[in-house]
Amino acid sequence: MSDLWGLGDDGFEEVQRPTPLGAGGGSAHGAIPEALLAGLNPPQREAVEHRGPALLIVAGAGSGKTRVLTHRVAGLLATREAWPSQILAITFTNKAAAEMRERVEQLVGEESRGMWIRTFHSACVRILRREAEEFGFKDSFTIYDSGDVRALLKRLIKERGADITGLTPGGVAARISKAKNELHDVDSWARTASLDNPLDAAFLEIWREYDRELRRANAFDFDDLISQTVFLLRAFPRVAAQYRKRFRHILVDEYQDTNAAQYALIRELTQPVSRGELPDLRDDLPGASLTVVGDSDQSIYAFRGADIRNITDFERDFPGARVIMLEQNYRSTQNILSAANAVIGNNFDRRAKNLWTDSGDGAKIVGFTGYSGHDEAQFVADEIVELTGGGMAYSDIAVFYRTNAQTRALEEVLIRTAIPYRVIGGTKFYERAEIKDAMAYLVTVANPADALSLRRIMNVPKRGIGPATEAALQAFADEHDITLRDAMRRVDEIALGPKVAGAIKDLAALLDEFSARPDADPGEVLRELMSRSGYTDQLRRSPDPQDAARLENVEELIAVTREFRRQNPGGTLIDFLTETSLVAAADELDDSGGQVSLMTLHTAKGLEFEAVFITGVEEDLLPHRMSANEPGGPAEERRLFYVGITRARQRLHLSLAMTRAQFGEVNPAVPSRYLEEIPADLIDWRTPPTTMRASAQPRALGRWRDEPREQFVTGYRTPPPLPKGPKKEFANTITEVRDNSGLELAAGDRIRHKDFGEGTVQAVTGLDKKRVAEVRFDTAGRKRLLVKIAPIEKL
DNA sequence: TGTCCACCAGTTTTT
DNA sequence: CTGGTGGACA
Repeated sequence: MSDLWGLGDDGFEEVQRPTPLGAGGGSAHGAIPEALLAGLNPPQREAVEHRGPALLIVAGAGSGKTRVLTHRVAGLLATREAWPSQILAITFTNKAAAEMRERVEQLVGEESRGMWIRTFHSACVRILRREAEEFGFKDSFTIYDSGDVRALLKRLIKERGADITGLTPGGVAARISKAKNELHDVDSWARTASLDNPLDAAFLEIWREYDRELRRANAFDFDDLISQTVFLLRAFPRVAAQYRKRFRHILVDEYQDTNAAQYALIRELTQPVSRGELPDLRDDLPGASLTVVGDSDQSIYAFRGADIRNITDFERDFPGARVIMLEQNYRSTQNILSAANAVIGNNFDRRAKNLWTDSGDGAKIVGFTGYSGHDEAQFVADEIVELTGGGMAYSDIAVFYRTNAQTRALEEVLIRTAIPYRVIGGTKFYERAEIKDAMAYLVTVANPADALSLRRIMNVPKRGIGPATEAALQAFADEHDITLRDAMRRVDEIALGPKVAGAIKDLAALLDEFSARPDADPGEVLRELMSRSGYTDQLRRSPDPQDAARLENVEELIAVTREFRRQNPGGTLIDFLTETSLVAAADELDDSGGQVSLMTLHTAKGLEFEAVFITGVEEDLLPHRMSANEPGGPAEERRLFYVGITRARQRLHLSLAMTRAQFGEVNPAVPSRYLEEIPADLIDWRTPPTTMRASAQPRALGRWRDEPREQFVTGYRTPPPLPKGPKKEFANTITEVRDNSGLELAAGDRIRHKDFGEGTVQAVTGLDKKRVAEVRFDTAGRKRLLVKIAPIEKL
């Protein structure tokens, strides 16, 4: 997908070509080739063939919506109803966009070039860059991620002493984000707020200052990308008319996740264009035809402003809309679907929908209750060994959890068991300090107005430019109404020591040198910046072994920029920065690499796996404690569980623990209310949740204590005895210095394991650091152990 | 200015 | 248990 970012060749000029047909044409075009319709079921086929102003495809999980969407686009192209450049397809992730483009290309080949298949954010960036000059921005603007936003807010809050009022960067960021997603700006919000409230007044002031800083830095935050595009289209009718005329067919994926700003964007783009709005337009043009695909049962982003009413009210919003339901599922077994249907059926207030499949019941859902999170993780690892032993690939297996904190126990056990895995999302590469430093250098070069990035690198590596010096520079900048960067160039006019002044001048000269070459190869720019700034040297000289790893990361980033340039010949620094700002967790997932995928339930949406583990199915985790107070919280959490269940094709595992460790404290855990909602006969409990923990019963869950459901009684078996020996030290077992690489092991050897007790080695495979022992323990069963780090001794 | 240490608070999901 | 912050000292 080399043109994912649409560098060049976006076919905008094709607007000038004759328009094949307006939207809602209907019959004048040729028939859709049978090849594009073959193999579709009746509603799918109708969804591909229907023509009209608006179409809502209610696509249940696994009902083939991507197929429908891509065939629909291919149909528009194949019949010449639309030029590629007249199609705008919007997704939420780059991965979804890439997949769609690829599949359309497979269907119609080169024909598909020039389509806009992009995420909301990248489409908006595209429009904003193109029109930047029009409304007073420079097209070199950069994008602040949530870390940048927090850093900036932190400074602003502190500067005004607003921290004592209780305003936190996180809280303010969330409020601003929410407001922007509802298309408020500072002034419109101020009108609705009661400014008698000192907290609101302080918030408003911070927000105003924050926006001003962004403007000065020539930067947008994430929410601005959408809302500013909407404002742009509203404020400049001629610009709006251009895009309305250009995009004749607009398709939106995951429509249930759109927020108010995104909805407004769609509305703007689907307005008709009247004669006279554009000089070369001879006739009135109807609004673009709109196709949206979504499933309100999979709406899990309300916390981010997604408004489920956008999809439930679609028919009212777009008169003449057609609604098509896709309910046949091609992904999962009937057992999995029955569980999913039963769970989601507890959400009232939804359009009834019933997923079904004709592919058979499949295996039962496997349930497990562990003593602790580690015990649960061990179950996951054991099952994975079992599954892969039966021929399943690691990459066909995924483990889901509600919160990122849950990965620790899982990772620890997976490492110990030598199961290759990958954490999707989580602590990301781009969040590491050294990567942020390196990126800040690039941002500073690309966007000299950005003071935030400049501040970050000003004294990294150490140049003797401390807070006092920085403040002096800033004061000079404010006084002369210039940027911080300009102030650095005029350092001679500021009374500073000669050493400091020299350091500042050197840095400014280095940055300016590259700023002057915006089209240079980003990889080269980064390599030179890192070496000439002394950044790499500083890491290389450091005695701290961690710095060696940091150096590697910086080199990895250089490799990434090189790869970017290779994929996008001529791609500029700004292009690279835009790409990296807009990557989402799910984008990291490339199907290559035989690894188990670990991710949050949110990240899992839109993906599918042969075998799925949903862990931590407990109260306070799923549903999460924080959701309890929010309106619609429990229902949204239920949808989240539903999304998780429906990711599984063949095998589904639900697990929980009786105790959960958080902050080093161990707390009792209670089975999730959602477990009760799954019919008992669908689950095969290896170890059922017990009702023995009277102390752990929360008030709201009387049922678990008072009238335990049959499923837990019939499935009941005595849990295995706790491993003996000294109390468990799970935490940090991995980082503990242990190196068994010298240990000779062979089949038949007897060993003792810290947790599992004594056992017999069955086989040893792998080499050196990757040596894996398969051991049959006397009480704990069969386990795989990574010899190098296993807490074992030979007997 | 830089470094070290002790204390503190905050912990959901993320385009 | 983590990361961030602020103070004390070199």
